[in-house]
Amino acid sequence: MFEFTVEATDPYSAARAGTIHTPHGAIPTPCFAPVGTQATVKTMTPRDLREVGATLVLANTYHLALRPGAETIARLGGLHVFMGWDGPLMTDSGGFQVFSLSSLRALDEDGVTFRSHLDGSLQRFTPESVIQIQEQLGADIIMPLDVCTPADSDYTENRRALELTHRWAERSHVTHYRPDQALYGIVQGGVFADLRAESARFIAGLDFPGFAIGGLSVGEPRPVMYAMLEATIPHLPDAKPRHLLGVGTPPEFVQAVARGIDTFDCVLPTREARHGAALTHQGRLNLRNAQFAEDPRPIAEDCECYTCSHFSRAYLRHLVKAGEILGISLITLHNLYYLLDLMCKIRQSIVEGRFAASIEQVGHAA
RNA sequence: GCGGCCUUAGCUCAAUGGGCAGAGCACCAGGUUGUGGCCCUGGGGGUUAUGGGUUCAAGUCCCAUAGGUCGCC
Repeated sequence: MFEFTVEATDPYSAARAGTIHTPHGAIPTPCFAPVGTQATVKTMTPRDLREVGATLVLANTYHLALRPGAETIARLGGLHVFMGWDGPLMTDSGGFQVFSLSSLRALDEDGVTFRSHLDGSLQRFTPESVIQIQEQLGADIIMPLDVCTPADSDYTENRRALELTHRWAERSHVTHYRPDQALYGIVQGGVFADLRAESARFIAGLDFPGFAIGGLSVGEPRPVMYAMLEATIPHLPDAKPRHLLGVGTPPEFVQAVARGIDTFDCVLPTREARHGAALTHQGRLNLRNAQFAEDPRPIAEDCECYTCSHFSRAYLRHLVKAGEILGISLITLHNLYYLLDLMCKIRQSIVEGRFAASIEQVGHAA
């Protein structure tokens, strides 16, 4: 079943190292989950994912419900079997996509109506239907439908969204029945500390096995995001895992872990790879740049990933400029290896009681 | 050999009846945080094939040359 154990805590911050046990294996935390929206981390085979050290993968309810459909995936044995990944899986509720991808959407007390970004057809999600879809998909960790406000929303708008999110969380909680799945509660509240605290207290009161923090890293300044974590996390129980949705970058990982976050998911490393950018300790390397045209060095001299041990920046730049799939694939592999390796080091530093020093090392990198 | 049409940015092409030579793509450089490989924002680029002529002013009108293309002996 689902269980979270804490193995070490940092004496100088809220950071902790632990393990989330799921029916499909253990997730050492802190952990970064690569995003596989359409039941695939773009260009990566499950074998690749294992090789770069991924333990948890996030897929998306919205996309999979529209195509190929949850019933289809259920008939084919569930998401794990369907995509060939037998490790832990998390599905996002689709709340975010309804608000970010769909051009037309109408919100009411019972749910949300929107147009499919695929064929324009009218679709309907309710808290209950989203839980039902995710039970058909069968991920180990699932998310309730929530209301995401635009970045420029004011206090009143955020309060209304938050209260609706809370009512939907209650409905999701009573609807969910599969005992082998952990349904997390999602905290919202925009950039308002009192709303964040109120949301955290309310959601924590519903006895979810884990919690997610949403609506951050949507354009607000980083100090604001950190302040929102500080307003939220003290109200969540220490004994349960906390996931930060949609984040992010190495310094954000360190800062969020220091405030008590256990898991992350983010499209950035894989998306940046598709745009020709490689992540390194020295910052982002835009491999499209002409300066790499005849650079024989790997992306990073000290990186032990398959890409860095076999290919030059010049070759990768050529692949990117030529629009070759392999370029995307090799850079994605490196970016994931880099972030997952970084997360291992963060975990190790917590276990060994020297996490404070790693804040110095990574906290200011790109 | 004769006649028509064409030649403008790296590429494909615009530019009222002479009035500051532009676009798309490419190139160069930024951006991208619960994923459309998309997209967005800037930037550098020209002796308008070559040589003459007319005009206050020529990518535009006239002559010659070169290259391309189509048609006809």
